[in-house]
Amino acid sequence: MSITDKREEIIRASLELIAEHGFHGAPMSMIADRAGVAAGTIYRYFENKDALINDLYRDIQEKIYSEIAKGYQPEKPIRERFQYLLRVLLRFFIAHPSECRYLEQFHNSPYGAEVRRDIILRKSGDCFLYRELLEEGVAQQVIKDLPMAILFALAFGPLKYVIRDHILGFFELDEPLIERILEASWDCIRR
Amino acid sequence: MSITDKREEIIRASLELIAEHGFHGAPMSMIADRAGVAAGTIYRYFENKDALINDLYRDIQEKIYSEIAKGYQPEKPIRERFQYLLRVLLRFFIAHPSECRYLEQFHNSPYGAEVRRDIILRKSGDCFLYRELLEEGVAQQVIKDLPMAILFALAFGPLKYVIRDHILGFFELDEPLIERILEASWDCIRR
Amino acid sequence: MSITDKREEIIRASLELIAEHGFHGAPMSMIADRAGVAAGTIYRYFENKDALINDLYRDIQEKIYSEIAKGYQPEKPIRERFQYLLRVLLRFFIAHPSECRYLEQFHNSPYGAEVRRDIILRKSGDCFLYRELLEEGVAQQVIKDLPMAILFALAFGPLKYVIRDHILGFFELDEPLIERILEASWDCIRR
Amino acid sequence: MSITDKREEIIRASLELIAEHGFHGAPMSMIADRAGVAAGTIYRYFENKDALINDLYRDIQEKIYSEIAKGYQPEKPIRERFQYLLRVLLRFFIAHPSECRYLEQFHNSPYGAEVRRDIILRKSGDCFLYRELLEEGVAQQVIKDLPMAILFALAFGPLKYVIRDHILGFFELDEPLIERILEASWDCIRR
DNA sequence: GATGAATGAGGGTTCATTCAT
DNA sequence: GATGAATGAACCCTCATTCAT
Repeated sequence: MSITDKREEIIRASLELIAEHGFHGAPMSMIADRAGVAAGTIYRYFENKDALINDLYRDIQEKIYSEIAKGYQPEKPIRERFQYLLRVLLRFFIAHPSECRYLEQFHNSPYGAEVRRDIILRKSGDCFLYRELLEEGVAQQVIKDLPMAILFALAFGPLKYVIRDHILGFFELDEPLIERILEASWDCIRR
Repeated sequence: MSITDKREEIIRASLELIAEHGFHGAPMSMIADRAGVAAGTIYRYFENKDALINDLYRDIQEKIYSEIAKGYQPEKPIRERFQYLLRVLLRFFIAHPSECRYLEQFHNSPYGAEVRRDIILRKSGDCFLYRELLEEGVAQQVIKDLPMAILFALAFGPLKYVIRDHILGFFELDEPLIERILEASWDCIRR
Repeated sequence: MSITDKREEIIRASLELIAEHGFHGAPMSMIADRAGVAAGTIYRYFENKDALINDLYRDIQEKIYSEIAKGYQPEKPIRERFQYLLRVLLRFFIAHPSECRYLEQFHNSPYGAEVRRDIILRKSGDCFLYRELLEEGVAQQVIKDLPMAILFALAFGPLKYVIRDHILGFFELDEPLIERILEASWDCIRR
Repeated sequence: MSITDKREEIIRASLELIAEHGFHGAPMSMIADRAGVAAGTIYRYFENKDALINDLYRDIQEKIYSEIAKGYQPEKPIRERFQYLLRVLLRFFIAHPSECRYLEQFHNSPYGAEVRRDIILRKSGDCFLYRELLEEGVAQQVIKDLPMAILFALAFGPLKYVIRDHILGFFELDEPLIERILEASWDCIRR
């Protein structure tokens, strides 16, 4: 197993276990077992559990951004761009349920609160694309004129909820259903 | 202190501490301290920590239902009833941030997943009112014809997101803003 | 076993084990075993290992002071008082070898360095009696006129060395020998 | 880097780090870093950490002996020879504080106890010069007629104490002060 | 010979739970 | 019924040592 593989295995194991059992339900020893390494090995790649948790978060964020970047077309109308973004997110989380559950755990924890605050206060570049799009929509008077934080909630609240229930196995998401959800999300923020 | 008071104090202490620090950030000893009882005493009222957590959840649910019941008017139009429900929820969580944060912690944990499954599968009476309302709306063709679980997500997703950010202090919710959020939520599910 | 007894047992076990094996050769688990308590119990009486170590130091210091206080006669000549002090110390350490070895471990560690600095800089009341006596002797011109810290070294250096070797079993200290050592120590500082 | 250099670097790094942080505050990895070698490399030169610690002790002892040998004049009177020895020791430790602190750490540990026993029991040639001198002084009736181990304590106790406090920065040692300390040490053992 | 990633036993500490008082 | 001291399994993390490269 190469060095990169080992880090990758630890990341993967952490992702799965934390997604499934939460931060405190996934001891380092369990992560080590699942990754096929010794407990001490994790500490060669991550300073401590906190660092592992934060690094994993960054990893996922980057994957999502790169996914979005593949087909984002800034010249398209607001609505199309909005639906493109949500479509990518939905598909990503459907394809990567562990990543989704992990983000949920993360956001719902002291770690996440800080990150969210930075995003809201624009200290972090995360979510820049989303904000830019919404601001443009407000300026063009196609999106409701509400505080940005509220618009985020209206835009992404339904999606988050839908994905969680899908991952919990409450229903299946096929393409027509996805499109209708995107439509509804747009209804939520459009003028 | 009467027996009931003691149980009440334990509930209150758990609520506050778990809301603030999460399940694993609120040891039984800390709860006991805050409640003004001995650690062992908790176990006379609750079988163990899990039972305490679940009981607390039921308590909050009941408080919310009783709040809703106060002014719910089944004869009003779907839209008005929907906005009434959301308004009560919003106000309740604004007035009771600890309860709100607790529910979030709860739903975002192994405890919550089970509860949610029961609701969706109609094994639990919880959320019956919401479902009834949405089903009636679908039948009357004023609400989008989507699977019930999806409608739940569309209807409550924005609200959940909004409340969390409000409690985290990202913005203030005044009455006009609340009304606009209710309006947007309705836009999300209406035909 | 009473509460006091338990604390006492932990103190005793720590004393013996640290005296024998040093700070890092005496794990908390070993201390717990020797004290006849569970590992967690130690933390009811001491915040952590550091606190235990420091508390134990204070305990010993107090025992020594109370021993000295029993027969100290401020009106006696410098020389007699000096020899009284050293005699008490010698006898105490002969009777309590673990305490002696513990103090040695303590002084020879980050813990001790700080304590010693405070004593030298007069921030701590520890050793006040010793200093007072030496200062008086210098004023009366019966003790060499040297910086206080040097006088401490000349006065107590032989004693420390002697005790350590006695405890290591290199020789026996009987009363005549003790008196000759006191005499030599006095020779070291007297004019 | 030659083989000898590598060993030298490891020795130097160990010396500094152990002097500063103690045995358990100087992990092998830290020593390796400081020495500019890989952790595993240390084990080519030293069987294990214990061996390294003991070898380092021997190294320092040899340095001191060679320093003494430079100017020792066996034909001089006892007193002059004694003061010469102490003067060399004092100057050596003032010039080499790490070596001094290391020896202190060493003597104050399971390692040191064994070494000291061997010296006292004459199993080790270490300190032979000191002993010879003291024995000669006793025979000539210029030094107190006490057991050898006691004389060692009287002779070197003040010096050890003085040096430690000097290294801890409690005072400065200039030449006149050194001479007065040597004088006092002599007072301590002389008839 | 040299490397340094990997190991895993063992360290200090926490905390849900029990039970004698 | 209430207490809270005691328990001990389990947690996160360190580090002396090994061994494939």
